[in-house]
Formats: sequence, C-alpha cells, structure tokens
Amino acid sequence: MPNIRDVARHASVAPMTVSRVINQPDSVAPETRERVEASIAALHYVPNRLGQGLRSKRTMVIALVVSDISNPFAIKQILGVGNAARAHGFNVIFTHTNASPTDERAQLRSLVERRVDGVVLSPVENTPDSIEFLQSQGLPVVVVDYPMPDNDVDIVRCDSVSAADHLTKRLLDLGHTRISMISGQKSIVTARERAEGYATAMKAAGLDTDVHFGEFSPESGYRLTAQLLDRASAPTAIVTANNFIALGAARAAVAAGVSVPGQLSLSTFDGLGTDLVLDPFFSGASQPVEQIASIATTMLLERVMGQYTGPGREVVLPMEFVDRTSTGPAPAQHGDRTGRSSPVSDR
Amino acid sequence: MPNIRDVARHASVAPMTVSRVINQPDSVAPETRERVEASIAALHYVPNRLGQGLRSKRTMVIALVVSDISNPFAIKQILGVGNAARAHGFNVIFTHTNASPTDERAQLRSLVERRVDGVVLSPVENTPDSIEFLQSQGLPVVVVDYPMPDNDVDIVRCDSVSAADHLTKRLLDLGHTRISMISGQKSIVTARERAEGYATAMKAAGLDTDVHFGEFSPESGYRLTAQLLDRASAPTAIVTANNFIALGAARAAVAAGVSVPGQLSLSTFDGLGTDLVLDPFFSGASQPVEQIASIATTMLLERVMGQYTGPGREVVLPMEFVDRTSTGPAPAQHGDRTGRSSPVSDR
DNA sequence: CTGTTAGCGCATTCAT
DNA sequence: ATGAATGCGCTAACAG
Repeated sequence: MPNIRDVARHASVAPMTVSRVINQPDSVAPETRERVEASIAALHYVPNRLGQGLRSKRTMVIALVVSDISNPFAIKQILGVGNAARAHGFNVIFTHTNASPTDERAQLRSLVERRVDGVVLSPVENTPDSIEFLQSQGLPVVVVDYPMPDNDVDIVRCDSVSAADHLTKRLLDLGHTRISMISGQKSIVTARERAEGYATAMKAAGLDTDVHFGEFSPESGYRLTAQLLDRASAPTAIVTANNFIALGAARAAVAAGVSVPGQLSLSTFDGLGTDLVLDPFFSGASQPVEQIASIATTMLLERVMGQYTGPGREVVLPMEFVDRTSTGPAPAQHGDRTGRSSPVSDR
Repeated sequence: MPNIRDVARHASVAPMTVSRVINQPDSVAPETRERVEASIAALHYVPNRLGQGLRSKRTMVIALVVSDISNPFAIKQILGVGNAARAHGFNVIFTHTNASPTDERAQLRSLVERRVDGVVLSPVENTPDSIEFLQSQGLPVVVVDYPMPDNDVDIVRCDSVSAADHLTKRLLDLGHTRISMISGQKSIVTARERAEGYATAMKAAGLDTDVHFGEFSPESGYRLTAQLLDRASAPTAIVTANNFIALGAARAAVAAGVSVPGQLSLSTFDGLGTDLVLDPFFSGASQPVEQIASIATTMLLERVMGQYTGPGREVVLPMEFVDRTSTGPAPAQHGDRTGRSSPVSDR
C-alpha cells in the first residue's frame, strides 16, 4: 500500500504538495495538481487516516454507545446518528453494552484508546461515572433519552413525565376511571418518570393510583397484567411504560379472554412501529427517536468542531401521540360502580 | 492527555519499558512493572491506538457494511458481528449503504482510509467490484447472505434454492396445487433463487408455475397478491420471498376478505421474529442470521490474524423451517378442480 | 506556489 | 531485564 511519499516521488513533488492537493486543492497550481492527481490514481493511493489523526489530533470518528440493542429503538438511533455523522464526514463506531455497567466501562475505555472525537451515549441505568470518565478525558458527550440533572452534559430527550400525564388524561377523557400503570425496573429513571406522570394525572382527577413496577419485558408485562385482570374490580385501562410490557399485557388479555379495547384499553410508550406489524395496534406515545439521535449528533459535532464550548445544554422534544386500536371508551359500568373503593394490592 | 513518554518519565524508565508493561507484562521485572503501573494509574494514561496502529499495521477494527438497515435482519447481523469481534478484542465500525452502490463505494473507501483490518459485507445487489476494490487493497472480506460464485472470497450463506424447494413441497404436502410465488426485484439474486427453488418443486410435482417478480416491499406484495386473488382461479397458497412481501400479501388477503389460512396459505422467507409480534403468524423458512454473522466474523478474523491464507471458502447453512398460523391444508375443492388447466398470466 | 523540518505516539530492532 | 535509535504516514509551521 503506497504512502504519501510514494505518490510524491511518482509526481516529482514534495509530500507536502500531495497533502495539499488532498486537503486544500486550491492552494496548488493547476498543472501540479493534475500531475499529483494522476499519480494518486496511478498508484491507487488512499490516504491513511491513522497518520492524519496522529498529527491533527482528530480522528473524524464518533461513537454511538447503546445499552440495549434488542429494542427496535436502537435501529433508529443508529440511523439518526449515522446519517448526521456522515453528513459531516464522520464515521461511527457502534457499540452495545448489554445493559452491563462493566461492559459499558470496557467499551468506553476502548473508545478512548481509539481517540474517537466524541460519544453519543444512550444509557439504561444512571451512570454518571461513565460520563465523568469520558469528560475527564476531554471527550465531548451527548446523552440521549435520559435525564442527567446533576451532570454538566448535553442531553436530548423527551419529557416522560408530562407525556405520561397526557396519556393518562386521554384515557380519563374516554371515561376510564380504573386505570392501572405497569412500569419497568424502579431503578430506571424512565420507569419512575412515566409512573409519576401517570400518578399526576390520576390525582388531578381525584382518582386512586395503581402503579406496578416490574421489568421492561413481555414476561413481566404479562404477569402483572394477568394479576390485574384477576382482581375483583379489574382496571378498564392500563398504561404500560414501554412496548415490551405492552406486548405482554396484550397477550395476557388474550389469555384471559378480555377483549381489547372492548373490555380493556391499552396505552403504551414507544409502541411498535407500523412498518412490520400486520395490524397497527398500540395507541400511546412514542419518541421521535431518529430525530433525537440526529439532533444529539449535531450537538456533539458542534463541540467536536469547537463551534460550541459552553455548558451542558438540554433539548426536550415533545412526544408524538398516536391513536390506534388498543384504546377505546370505557365499557358501560355494571357490577361495582366505584373502582376506587377497592383496596389496591401492590404485589 | 498524557503519552507514553510522560508515563516513562513519571516512573523513571524508558518509554519502551512502559510499552512492555502494557503489551508483554511478563518480560518486565515485577518491581519495575508495579512502578510503571502506578504511574499509569496516577496519570490516567490510556494508550493511543493510532500510534499503535501506525506502527503495527493493525488497527483491531473491522467493519460491518450492511446495505439495508430497515430490515430487522440488520440488528441480528450487528449483534452477531459485534459479539464475535469483541471476543477477539476487535471493535466494529458499522455502516449502511442505503442499498446505493455510490454510497457503498464511498463507505468502503472511507473504511480503507481508516485501515480497518477486514470487512463483513452484506450486499443487496451483486457488487463484485466492491469486493475487488477491497481485495485489491489487501483487505480480507467475508460476504454474508449472498452467493458470489465468480469471486475468490469467503462466503457464509443459506441455500435459498433448496429452501424454496422445500418450502413449496410442504405446501404441496398440505394438498395445495395452485401455488403462486411472489418474489422481489429480478435483479437481486436472492429473488431469482427463491423463485427457482419454488419452480423446481412445482415442476417435480407436475404442476404449472406462477412466478411474479416485484419488489421486496409490502406495497409490491400487496399489489401482486391483490391481482392474484382477483383471478378466476386464485391460488390457494402463495410463497413470498421475504417478510416485507408477506406482510403486503397478508394485508391484501384481509382487504379481499380472504381468510388466512382458511382460503389462502402464506409461506414466507425470513418471517418476522416472534419477539415483537403479538401473534406469531408467518410460517416459512428463516435464516439463522446471527449465526451467519458470527461465523462470518470468525472466518474474517482468521484471515486478519493470518491463521488462514487459502482460497475463498463457502459455508452454506441450513435454513430453519417454522410452522405458525399462516399455513394450513388446501381448502376443499369446489368449482373448477383443475387448477393447472387455467392459463397463467405473468403480469 | 512549493519545499524542508520536525514531531504526533508507539513498537520493532538492536544493543547493553 | 532495560534502553536508544528509528520510522510507521501524515501535516503544522516555517522557509523560500
């Protein structure tokens, strides 16, 4: 593989001139330039970015670190970051951490070794030390989909609290009064926020809340929903904190012979995309994931290219609300009329 | 950011000793080693792989180039490649080419500039020149999911022809005789192969074939299926060449009031995963995508690490056949009994 | 407009 | 077991 000196020799110029032809063509006389270009073509010369990076202290590579790739989410993040990066001449190293802090730390170190110019971080659990590690190495970081109130870092996210509030209000508007909430791991901020927004709306309506924390998985959603449907006064609507839980809930409804939305309405966060689903089904709120990723990348590159050097910025985007077929009016009331009188178990 | 000389000075040793502590700890006296390690920790030194790579001609980075990321396929490829690479200490640069040859070429060049150690290539259309470009630069390449008979390159894939043959036979075994095939772009090998396997089975059974080439999209699947169902003697089963087409076909059946699998059986390639689908539905054949990616990566790394230097290898894995709910026995025959007597339009 | 010098961080080679 | 010299490919800074 030829290097810049081989090309220089072939074109009878100095290596520096070859470099200029590549990076600042206008600063080279047309005839010289053409000769150099001919040599580049003749030798099939491809510049080595390792050398460039060593010299210029810039690799033109950013990293996207995603904690969980099993969520369809991840694809959109990859798309958003990839396209935005490409538009600025950057490549993307993609890594996923299996939601393991140990893995995450190892990945981040590896990225520092490669001297990536910046990192877009999509954490599951709160890992301020990861951010501090990167920042201590002088690396620009942008966090997506995750609030980090105590860190001076750029963030792009949606407001889960207000979205959950709004989502719940929509169910209230449909006449539901016995509305339960099934969320994910209590250790995950998003799970808490979505439960909080739900609670806000319920309390504002003077209704009792019924929150269940489990996991962000179909199994957990199934189990908790089955328990709810088994109760004497089952809810007429359930808010689920993400698509996996919603899926489990829907399956539990089917298994229990409960019709959706006839007897039970389901409203969820981050419903499945319509692309690959036979019958678009889940109503709810979803984040503009690709846009979030794109904005985050642009912000990151602003820092990388020194166009912005101020304190951490926070961009909060609105969620999108969609009505599909998993929600409907509350069923006509029969049996007990006072859903709120029944004591709420929290198992 | 400290470099190896800073560490050396701090530990009162030569830079070379620091290098040895990092790369061959056993060749350094324990006391010296500990002193160096202390300095590394004190200075938060992280080795710079750019320097390493420049020297050693090895970056420990491979690339995964995927043509179309919109297919759920892609995620599994990312997982398979990522995990296998990580197990050997390699990072992965992920790029997608939007199924555009121009994009692909630009991406590949960028990867060569970064001196990645190898490339896993998942093409849509046949691009022997991409492979030749990479190989001309001395880069190891492995192609996944794509036959490349005329190139001396490693390949890991499934046998679409025999899988289509088998798939069709299963429908024949269910008593179907009027079976149509809806495939993708005729320019895509996979589309042709799957049609070919279908035709083989039909001919072997002494039945007429009915192949329709369109696109690998729900829209195309919908349109072609609608046309088929509109015919005087509509098929009782359709084989679709991928999940997008199957989705369109299923929607067309719903729109036409045709029950699946009561009146129409649908059998497809690469059916949707069960993870995110409410009712696992499509019967058919699917490729062990993650395994393919994993094997491909291992083969690539064998070349990268010089453990294998021979000619191109080809690994052909069996597809997995699943029976879900989109296929069933042929409906009892009424009206015309001789499906094969009706002339076959090929629009 | 073009060339020379020097050094980015590291590891191979040879010496001690 | 440790160190010194050298060069991987490239470009900033300075000549000319």
